[in-house]
Amino acid sequence: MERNTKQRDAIRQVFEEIARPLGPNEVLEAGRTRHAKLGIATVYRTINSLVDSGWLVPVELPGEPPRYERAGSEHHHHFRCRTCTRVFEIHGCPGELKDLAPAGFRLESHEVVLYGLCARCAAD
Amino acid sequence: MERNTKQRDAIRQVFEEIARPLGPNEVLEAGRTRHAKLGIATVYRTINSLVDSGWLVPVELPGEPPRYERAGSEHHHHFRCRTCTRVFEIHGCPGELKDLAPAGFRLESHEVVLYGLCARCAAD
DNA sequence: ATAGATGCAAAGGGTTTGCACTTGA
DNA sequence: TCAAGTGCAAACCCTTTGCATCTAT
Repeated sequence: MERNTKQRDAIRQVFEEIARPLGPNEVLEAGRTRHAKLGIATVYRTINSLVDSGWLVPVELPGEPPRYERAGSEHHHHFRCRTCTRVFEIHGCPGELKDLAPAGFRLESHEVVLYGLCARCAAD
Repeated sequence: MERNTKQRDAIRQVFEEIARPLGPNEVLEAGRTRHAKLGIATVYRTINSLVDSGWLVPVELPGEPPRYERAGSEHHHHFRCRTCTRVFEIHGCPGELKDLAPAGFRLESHEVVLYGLCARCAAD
């Protein structure tokens, strides 16, 4: 990320304006409204360098390719809408997970993913 | 799954004897101790048909290819050892997740994944 | 001017599929 | 016997990489 190119500006803008985890293809499509010649390889390369620099963090959900979101929010989890497949950040955390680990196991971290309908899809 | 072949017997035995979620490659290696000529395509085909028939269920963890485990256990979650990468079934469930979904969202299901060290790796 | 960035197309890794051969019933 | 099942290799999909070209500085 040494130079400021139009492609990188477009990609950063996408993440700033669409405040939820995005996959490479979503970034490509949204980015093309800002810079029509954006290519998928540049999207991947830019996402990877934004992750390396700490500006993005990967959001991995079970059974799906990674999405990415802006770094900086505190510990949180995600909600995936099974209708529109969009993913949203949720706040709060169940806590109290230590009891679930078997005896002798050392618990270090956890993931929680909620599934259902987002407000828009639930409104139908 | 209409015929009983040596390959399918070997694969079913692997799942019956190793009681934790297994990926296709683990199944291939363990299966070859029972039937040396087992091929990876057969492992994939057999796993898929065992899933279709309800004998196996996929276990998807964030950022990893699917593993499979025998169907039939009640609602549960998984623990992944970050040292040996093996995955274990855990019992219990945090419950009380409804409050985490944003207003207007409809919660239908959830996943919880714990990470840390299994008993064997924690014993070092 | 020139090293970094881009776009295309080819290469990679894991999974699936086409096809000729093998095998269970 | 003979259709279902297998193994191999090619095809696939998504992601990464090589290379010639372009561009920010």
